[in-house]
Amino acid sequence: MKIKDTLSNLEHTIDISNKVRIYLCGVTVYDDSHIGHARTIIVFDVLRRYLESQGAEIQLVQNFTDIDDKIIHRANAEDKTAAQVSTTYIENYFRDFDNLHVKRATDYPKATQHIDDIIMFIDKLIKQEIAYTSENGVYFSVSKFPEYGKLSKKRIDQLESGARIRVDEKKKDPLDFAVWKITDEKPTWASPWGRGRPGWHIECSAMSTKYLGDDFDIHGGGRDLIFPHHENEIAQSESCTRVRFAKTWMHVGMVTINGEKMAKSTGNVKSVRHVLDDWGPNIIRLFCLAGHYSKPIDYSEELLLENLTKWRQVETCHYELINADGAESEKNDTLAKLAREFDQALDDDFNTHLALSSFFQLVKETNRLAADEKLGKENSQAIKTELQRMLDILGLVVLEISDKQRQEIDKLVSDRTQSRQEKRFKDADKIRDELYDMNVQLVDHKGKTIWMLKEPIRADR
RNA sequence: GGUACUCUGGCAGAACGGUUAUGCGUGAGCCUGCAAAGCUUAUACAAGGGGGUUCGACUCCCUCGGGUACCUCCA
Repeated sequence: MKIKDTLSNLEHTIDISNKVRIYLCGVTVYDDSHIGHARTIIVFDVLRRYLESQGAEIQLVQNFTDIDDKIIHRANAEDKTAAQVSTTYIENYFRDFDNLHVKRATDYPKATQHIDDIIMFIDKLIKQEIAYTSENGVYFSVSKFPEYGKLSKKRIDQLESGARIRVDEKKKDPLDFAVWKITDEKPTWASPWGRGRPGWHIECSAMSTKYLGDDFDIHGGGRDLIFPHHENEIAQSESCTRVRFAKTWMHVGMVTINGEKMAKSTGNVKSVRHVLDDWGPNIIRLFCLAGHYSKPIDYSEELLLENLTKWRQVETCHYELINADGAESEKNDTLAKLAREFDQALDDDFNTHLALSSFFQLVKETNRLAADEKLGKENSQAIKTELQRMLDILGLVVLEISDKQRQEIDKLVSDRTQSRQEKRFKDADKIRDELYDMNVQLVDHKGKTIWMLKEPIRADR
């Protein structure tokens, strides 16, 4: 598989013969996650599922930033401790992302549980004179890392002209950034330089190295992290270890609303919980995978609605396959071709849009065979296997049905069929309405009626 | 101001130096007791503007313009 690396702008081949080590910058837990977070995390979830389907072993590490100014502010505002705030939003994170069918990462390290590692890391930087102490903290000296700016393609002199210099900070250079902040504001931890807390970027340097080694395969996150976060991580890690930090950098485009970045400051945030209530996990996942991961994607009801239509087709396909008993169509190689195209699309810089187009072609083709009464048992078994493989990679899940529900529905459906045969159409339609209210869609074929249990989507009218 | 990305049909959105992308939508039809769902078929012949390279460019180069992001916390 090839991924376009942000740093070199070249396509890198991901070696899956050894364990693939991935570090994903997760969220700062001071509030509920929004759909922008969801996109990044879903992209990496599908990436991971795809690589696993190709036989790769994956180690996916995703951090929680559980100490920072915003968390402290929220804690103060709500008269809680920072730990209470972060714990709450970590719980909410798992609630939301489990509901989105995101597979759990291998590890979810937290900054506050790696203070020792962070201190050791800073200590190394100081010993090498790459970081220096001042009265209010420890700073990384950007001038000691000549390659600073290589990820974000910025030049130090250009940055300096635009840099904001805070009066209260005792930096040698305005570009220097804090790796340790000395402060009395709780919570604080003891360090050789005084009580305080770590800077933001240092946790990812310390934790990624600890969990994945000095040099790992993929480092990812949202595009907005390229500068300064990932730039600073590179500076810290490469200064410290003297080896290349991550082999491949992969950045996910922003979710926008009316073309503007979704952000707390502009108030155009759609929380995962809220969107999940209206649309459910499958439609959100389809929406997040609709464009190339590196490009922005605009959130709109219209686009979600389009994906609802598509999802209904997938559900139809699923039930047509279950009920397949038509004449066997002659063998053709469409199935193998679409499966191959699906994989090729993902192989080529993770082109989920193209992969989805193969996926939907398979769905359409199957529904067409069903409509022509040409979907036989043997054929449908092969399609079912392939369709399920794709669904698993995409993390899409058709609504499960219990035996009790099934019996209940079967009963009503056969009552309706009886009524129709006796031309008691009013009775038949009454049952149909009843089923409709149970989210059961009837599909009247020529000789038989099949039904499907649709995922209830609140936004569906 | 600097840097990066981006500009494709009503909408979403790819690939590719020469082939219908695909999907949604829309029109018509099939099926049906009527619907729904599904299917069939038609429809977009598109490439921000202007130059250039080429036998041929949406695809490469130049230029002008629009948009977004980052340059401060940010997925």
